[in-house]
Amino acid sequence: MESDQRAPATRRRPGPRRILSEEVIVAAALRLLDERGAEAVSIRGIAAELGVAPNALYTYFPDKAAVLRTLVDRLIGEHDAEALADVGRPWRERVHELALGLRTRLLAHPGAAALLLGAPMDGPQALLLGERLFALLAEAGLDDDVAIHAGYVLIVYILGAIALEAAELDPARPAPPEAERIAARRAGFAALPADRYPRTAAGADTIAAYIGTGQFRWGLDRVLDGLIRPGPAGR
Amino acid sequence: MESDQRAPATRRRPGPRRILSEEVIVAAALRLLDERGAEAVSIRGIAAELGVAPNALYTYFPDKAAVLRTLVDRLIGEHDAEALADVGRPWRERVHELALGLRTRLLAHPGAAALLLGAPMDGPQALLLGERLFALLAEAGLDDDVAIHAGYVLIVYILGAIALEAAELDPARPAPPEAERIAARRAGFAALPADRYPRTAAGADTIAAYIGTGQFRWGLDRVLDGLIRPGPAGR
DNA sequence: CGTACAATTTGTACACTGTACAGACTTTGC
DNA sequence: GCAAAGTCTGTACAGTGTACAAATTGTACG
Repeated sequence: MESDQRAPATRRRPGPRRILSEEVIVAAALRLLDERGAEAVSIRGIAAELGVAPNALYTYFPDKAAVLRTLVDRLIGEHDAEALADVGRPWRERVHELALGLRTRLLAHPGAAALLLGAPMDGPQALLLGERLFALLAEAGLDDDVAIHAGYVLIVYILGAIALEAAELDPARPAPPEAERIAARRAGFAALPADRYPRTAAGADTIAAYIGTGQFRWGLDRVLDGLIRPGPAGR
Repeated sequence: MESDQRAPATRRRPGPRRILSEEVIVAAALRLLDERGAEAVSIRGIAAELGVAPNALYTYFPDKAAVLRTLVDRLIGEHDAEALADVGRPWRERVHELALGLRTRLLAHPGAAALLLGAPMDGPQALLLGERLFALLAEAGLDDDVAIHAGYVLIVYILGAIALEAAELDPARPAPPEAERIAARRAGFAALPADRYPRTAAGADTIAAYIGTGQFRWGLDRVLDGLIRPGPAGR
């Protein structure tokens, strides 16, 4: 669950040279992730980036996995909290902002998505994001308990979309422009044997566009429609 | 896209000893995955399981990643195709069967989920699953194009749910019973500082139950509600 | 029937990985 | 000034994926 409590008691003494810190390490890892891809994010790589022996990192993190968890949580946390809490704007718009922001941020670092999906989302920033989402849904008129269930569905949708898109990104290289990715997908799907995959081949154009914010927003609205029943009177 | 075409032309000559095959390798990998966890699924591990030098596998697969992709695709393909196509049963029931089946199968092999999420779902079995899903949605009354968009949303939901659940499974050990996992989660969430995460702490019981088929089915129905608008007259 | 071929498996090797252990160093509190 | 505690380094080990060349073996053809 690791809520970040490290201030009280036993204040960490500066010790000797102290050239490292949790923040510096995570920053170096992120730099490496963006510049040389997910495979380059190794303990030894980070250490080299910092000009330090590999073992030095083990003073701040128990594991390589811990470094990655912290990195992902930090990425999750980079959202505009005030905009999301601004009650002047309609809740649906703010849910879109939360969902699209998370998706954009994670896809901007190819490889980060894979890390996100491999570890539970229980870092402090992830929990805060959950809080905001629950609050938004309560604002939309859902009872507290239902809001939490609905939050699950939304998180699952967002997570799944990121997974699906990130899966075909080469984590070693920055993402190519969306149009290019869509064209590549269209070619691939259209080339499928039509006797075995009739609907997939026929709908190649549509499936090719699975990638991208358009499809993501459409699905998000459908999911919201299902969660917030507007009553028989529509809208 | 790798549609499996290997029958025609240039029939692979038996060559010399020929003790390996694609199938045998994947089977060994799956055995290893189940018995010793995801980390044990290494080229060298599989080779040892088969009593063979590590390099021998490279005759059948170009990569370790290719082995894993094939393994996951095979797991995806283990569904009851006839039951899904049986037009006598209501489509919604069959969508549930497809979704729950996929979830159950993948969560039964902890660690397989992580593999699924790391690679694009474009194996032959994955494509077949898509076909079946599109057909079901068309049966539900959606136009072909809309059915494909809706299929995206469903796949994303299923994928996301698997990701969320698999993330907190220890891939090195078989999954503990659901009740036990829920209890552990409840304790974790309830222990959160209530000033920072008020809704999360207050709803600990509800969030703890994020795990499990109950929540999954509920969300699946909400998503379907949003996709298949029943018209103002309901149901 | 013998021989050349081609495919499969092995041996060896390299450049990596995460991380455990022991020691060296430096700053701080007394 | 001294002891202590914490940070960083050196060295080492058990792994990993996979490239290259050689050895083995069954098959097809002369």
